[in-house]
Amino acid sequence: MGSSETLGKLQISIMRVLWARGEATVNDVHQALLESHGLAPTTIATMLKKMEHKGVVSHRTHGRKFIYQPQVSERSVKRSMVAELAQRLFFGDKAALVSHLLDEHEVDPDEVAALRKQIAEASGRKGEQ
Amino acid sequence: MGSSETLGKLQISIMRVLWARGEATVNDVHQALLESHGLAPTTIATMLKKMEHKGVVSHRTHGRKFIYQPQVSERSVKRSMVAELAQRLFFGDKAALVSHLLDEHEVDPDEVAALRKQIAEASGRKGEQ
DNA sequence: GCGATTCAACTACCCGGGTAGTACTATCGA
DNA sequence: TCGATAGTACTACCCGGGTAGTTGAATCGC
Repeated sequence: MGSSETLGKLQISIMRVLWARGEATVNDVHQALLESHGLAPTTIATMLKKMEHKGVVSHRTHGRKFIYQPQVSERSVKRSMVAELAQRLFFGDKAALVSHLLDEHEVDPDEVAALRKQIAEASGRKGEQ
Repeated sequence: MGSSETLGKLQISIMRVLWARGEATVNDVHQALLESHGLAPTTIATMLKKMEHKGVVSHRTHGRKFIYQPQVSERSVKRSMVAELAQRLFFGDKAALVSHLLDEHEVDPDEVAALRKQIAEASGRKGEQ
């Protein structure tokens, strides 16, 4: 846990495919990332194996092909990685991280507010149905 | 560059010593981190060498000892690393990162506001003198 | 002057992300 | 049936963070 949910660049790209589809074969992932990454199929396969060993995905067999599923949620990964960075840079003080974003990255509070509202409404709608 | 200003855990600890003192020998850094890290002196030396190769510190010689200096500011490192994470997790959308912090890490906006005010006042005082 | 101490240099690991070639096998199509 | 294809398994790199032992040289203290 914790640091084990920290994912590399490629790992996140792969997870995004898995999160979007629920499950996918090596080939599915490879196809999905072909345009943007242009990697060999074996690279995806190797990475998925490493990720399974790490516990962030799992697979079942269908015929002789592997169908991978995420074992960690996007939310959880985001939380872990953001917490990790806050730890590294701000001794775990997340308010300091927000302050840094506002002051040093010119993040517009109005934009944040709009985004949050949008998210709240979306999850509200989801909760109602 | 950009990613080259991304520092590991130990590297940040070392940088903090350098940032605080302006410059320091291997031994200074080792002493400073002894309590918290308890590492061998050669570990610090090796790391500093790697960091110099990476361009984040430099050294000059004094007698036969090396005096290291930071070559990147804390501000710059924070900016790089935060931007990197925003890139990885939110496609570079920093407002989304802030939104995530507020909603998923229970960051208190009042606390952030207080912190920012404090920082603004501190830098104001510094600017005046 | 000489032994003890203090440096840096060099070398050597481990680990994990990232990348991929090759080998082997099951299965599909003609 | 048999060759092509599709899949996984295995193996092998590179790189950089992290950790440290050993070695060789300069210098300090007696």
